[in-house]
Order: sequence, then C-alpha cells, then structure tokens
Amino acid sequence: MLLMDSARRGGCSPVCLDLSVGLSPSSPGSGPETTADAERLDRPPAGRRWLQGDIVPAKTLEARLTQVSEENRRLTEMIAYLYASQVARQSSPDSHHQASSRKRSRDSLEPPSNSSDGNGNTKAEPGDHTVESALTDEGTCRRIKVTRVCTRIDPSDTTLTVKDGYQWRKYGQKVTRDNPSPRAYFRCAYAPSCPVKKKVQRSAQDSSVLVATYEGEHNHPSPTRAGELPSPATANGPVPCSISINSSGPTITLDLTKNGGGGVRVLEAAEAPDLKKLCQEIASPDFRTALVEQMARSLTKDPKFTDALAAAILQQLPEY
DNA sequence: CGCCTTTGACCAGCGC
DNA sequence: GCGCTGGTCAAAGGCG
Repeated sequence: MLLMDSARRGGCSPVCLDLSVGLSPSSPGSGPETTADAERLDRPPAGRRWLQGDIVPAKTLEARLTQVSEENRRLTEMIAYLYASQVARQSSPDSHHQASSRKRSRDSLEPPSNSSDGNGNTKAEPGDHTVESALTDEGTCRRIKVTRVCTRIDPSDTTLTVKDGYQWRKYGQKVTRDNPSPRAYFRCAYAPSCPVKKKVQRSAQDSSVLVATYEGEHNHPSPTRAGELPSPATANGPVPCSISINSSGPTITLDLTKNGGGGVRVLEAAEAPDLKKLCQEIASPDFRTALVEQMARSLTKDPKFTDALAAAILQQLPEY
C-alpha cells in the first residue's frame, strides 16, 4: 500500500511505503516465473474450492507472494518517479524558498557556531549532514539534517509519542493552522549536549499516521538502539516500513518493532545517496531475507494471522 | 523532592 | 503597524 504523506508543509512530500506485505524471499528460479503461473497455482484442486479450513499448498502461497513482490517492485519504481519529481520541485528557487523561508530567516539571526536559547539547547552542529541549509548572517551555509518519518498508529491513540529508541523531553505543543491535530515539540533528553529536536503531528489526511520530523543528528548512541532487533515477544503487530525523503535524498526507516500500544522503535535509518541505490538495497536478497524473517516472526505471533491470511486468499480466488 | 508534562504567554518572521 | 503563524519559554501541577 502506498501511503502519501500529506506533508506539503515545508515543500517536502515524503513518501511512505508500507512493506508489511509483499516482500518475500522469492529466490530466482523457485516458484512460478510468470503471473500466469501464479494464477494457475492459485486455483484449488479441480472440482472444488479452497475452504477456510484447508491447508493451502505452500506453492500457492509462494505464488501469491511472488505476485505481490512484483507489485512491490512496481511501487518502488513509482517512488523513484515521485522522488524525481520532488527533486525537480525542490530545485525550483520558489518552492525551496517557501519551504524553509521562515526557518532560514529565524536561523539567520543566530551565530553560525553557537546559538543558544539561554539554555544552550540549540547549538549548531558543524559538519551535520546536508539536508536543509540555513543561511547565516555571515552568508555561510549551515547544514541541519531534517528527516521526516511516518508511522502508523492506533487512531484512538491520542499520545503524540513515537518510540524510536531515544529519550525525548516534550517542551511544547501547538495547534497549527493546516492541521486540526496539535503538534508536539520534543528535545532529546540529552540536551543541551544533543541538539536534536523532533516535531510530531498526526497527518491531516490520515489520523492513523503520525508524522515525526527530526532536526539535527544525535551526537550520542541510542539508549536502546545497539544492534537491536525486536524481541518476538514484543513484536506482534503489523510491520510498518516508511521511507522519508528529504532534500538530500531518501531515508528509509524500518519500524519493525511496532507493539500493541502503537509505539515503534526505529530499527535503522540509513541514508541513501540516491533512490536507485536505495531501491537496490531494498531489493537485495540479504535485506529481503532479514525483513521477511522479521515479518514472519512478528506475524506468526498473531493468532489471528493465519485465519486472516486464509480469508484474504479465499477472497482472491475466482468463483466457479 | 525531583523530574516530567501541560499550557498559556511570549517572541520573531512574514504578509498585507 | 498590525495581525497571523510557528516556535519556544516557563510557571504550575502531576506523579513516582
């Protein structure tokens, strides 16, 4: 499912791709080679339909997974197209100005090396990765990494919290003009030594999507981050995977640890120099295998999963 | 008692 | 200059 973030604010429109279905370790040479093959394998034994209680042949499931993988490939190409369009828009002086004029203007009042709010919380971090550049009063270009991440949450969950492995301290909340949901402002709990800030707000279009905007980079390791993979005991929900695009390129964030409370921990945020490379990484066998293994662990923890899967497959079968 | 969240006030930039 | 808006501050209250 392709989920378009409504983040027209800031002139950046991240694209979120929920890869919770469709990625399969379908190795070349195994399984059906064509969609027609897949459709043949979808069919039940002659003269009868699959019933919900039937054990669906593995080849049928594999065929379906291969088919969905093909759909994912097409979606990936679509993202590449959208990203190219986004880059073209951002290269336009007007759009870029509109996207960051306010921030740039405010930042321009701050010294390039150290701008303190009184608590020293907003020190610039020299050498930060380029994402959003801010002109200083000296005409130099300060670079602040800005990453936007979309996360699916329970719509009934009113807490604007994104569990990403870091500890945050909330310092403000504001209702913005273009979104009825309030925006929450967080600072890294390691402030003032860590300059990272985070803004969290529900998507205006889809209240089940939480948009988190990170500004800056952590200068310390995550307290819960080191080599983490979710423990199977806590990963029992759907497996969201979001790709955010900023002005320096896309960032993929795998929220593989979504728990029942709707919170997530960011497993990894890897920057890619360009989307093609990113897509290649996503398509790599190692990535897919790890992802599928993780998904399988998560999904099979849900007792309703097999029932839901059988029902979904049954729904797709042609009527005779 | 200390830490954290909440929330109204305040500040600064921008457009008219 | 004034109003609107986003971002931040800081006092007050809650909680462990």
